[in-house]
Amino acid sequence: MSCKTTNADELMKTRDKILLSSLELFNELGERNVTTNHIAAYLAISPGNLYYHFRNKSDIIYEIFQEYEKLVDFYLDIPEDRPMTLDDMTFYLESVFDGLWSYRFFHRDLEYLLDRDTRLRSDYREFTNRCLAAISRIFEKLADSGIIESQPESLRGAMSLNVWLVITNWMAYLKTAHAAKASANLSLHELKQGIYQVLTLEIPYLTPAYRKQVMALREQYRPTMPDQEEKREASVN
Amino acid sequence: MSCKTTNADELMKTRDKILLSSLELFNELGERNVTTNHIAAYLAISPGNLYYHFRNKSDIIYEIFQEYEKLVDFYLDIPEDRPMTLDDMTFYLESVFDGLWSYRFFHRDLEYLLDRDTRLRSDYREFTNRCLAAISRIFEKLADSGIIESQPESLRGAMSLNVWLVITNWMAYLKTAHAAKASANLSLHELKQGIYQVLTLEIPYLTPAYRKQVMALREQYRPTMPDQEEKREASVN
DNA sequence: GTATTATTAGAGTATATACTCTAGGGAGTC
DNA sequence: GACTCCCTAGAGTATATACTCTAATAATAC
Repeated sequence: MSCKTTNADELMKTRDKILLSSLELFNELGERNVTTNHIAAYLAISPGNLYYHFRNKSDIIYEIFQEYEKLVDFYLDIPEDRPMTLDDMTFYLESVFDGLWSYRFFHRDLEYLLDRDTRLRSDYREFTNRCLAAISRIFEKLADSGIIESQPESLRGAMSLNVWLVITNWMAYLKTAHAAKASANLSLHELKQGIYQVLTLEIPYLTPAYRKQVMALREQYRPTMPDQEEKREASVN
Repeated sequence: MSCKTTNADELMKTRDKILLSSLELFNELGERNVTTNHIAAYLAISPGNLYYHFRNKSDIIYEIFQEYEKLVDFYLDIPEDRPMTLDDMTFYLESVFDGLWSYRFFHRDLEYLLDRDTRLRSDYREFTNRCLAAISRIFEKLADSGIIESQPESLRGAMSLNVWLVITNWMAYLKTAHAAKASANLSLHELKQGIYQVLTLEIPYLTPAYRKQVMALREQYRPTMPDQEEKREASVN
């Protein structure tokens, strides 16, 4: 396994290199399959050095989570001084899936991680609630802009939760059910087909004025057939 | 940890006792936290005895999966000789969540399990596809019965996938985001609030003739507030 | 320069985990 | 009684894993 892309940076502090490499390895192999000794070996540093910077593996994971949290909170900041556009919605969807991709190890072993770290459990709980509130607020503002029909608060809550469930489970679906090949080979492009699924949830609520536009947007994320996918990737690479 | 409920049965063969206790322990503690030595100790048999009956831990998991698969396939058998009723739909929802509950360890560590056992990977893949086809067929028959509006095949496919994502991720949501307490304490009752979420997906497609009935059904699964939940459980136990 | 502090190496450890191996008990059959 | 076959015990093992400890080196302050 090479570390050309990110760790060659000799200017980076050891502590940051540990965080970065841990994230890379976790994403690629799953947290469960990555030991602290692996991380040290990957960085060509000693285990002692790693443990000088972090008390234990949980602390590494916790800090990576905090980065993730910060990123998503940044993405999901909703401007309250202007109406919401379709472009805003697209940005939110793209950003959330980007975040999911960058920290994809996290949702994979979520339950285990939360069982082992109570800080993480309560932080994640609040994080989820913030995300749900943001999704709900987005629906509200989309209704204000006449993109979707307005819905009562109770329905909006349940809808937001469904959106959250689809978003956070889409990756697992791809890795377990969709791909015949081993779960390692998964592209950001495939992940973003989750946007197609999220927009599917919105279809019945679209206003006549915007229906066509949103349906066209959705079409851009339509899942490609596996063989088409290979061709596409071949032409890109 | 006691094993009164199921393992006291002295008539049961060791092999079956291993499967049953493994399932219990996996569900309660997570597959990751249960070793073969634990299982043997729990049953008060020797590790050698356990390995006489099963070549390895993967084989135990694989057989448990096959039970799960059989159960769900049985539940999701769709009668083609008569129209579908609302009671049928309720039965499917209840059954699927019952199955999910009985084998709840499985979805928790799914990715890891599939990475370690290629048989399981391909079997699970087919299992998912059968479930998706069944969900889609259920939608189709519900439309035939005038319970929901008929939809084009492509939309039905995407809707079915969303239903699947909500169903399979509901448990993880409860364990990670909803419950403040440790994930162990989770009731079948709470799990079935997932039905509320699934029915939320159907709302926009309900026909005027059935809307009221389905909305009333949905209301029966409305999540209770945490404090109400505690009271309810206290009065039950 | 010297004292102090921050960083690193690397051998080492306690514990756990999946699994093996050998020996033998018990029940039925002839 | 001897033979066979199924089942079981339990000690044991190779490997892994998270983490520690000591000593040494680099960086910084004075």
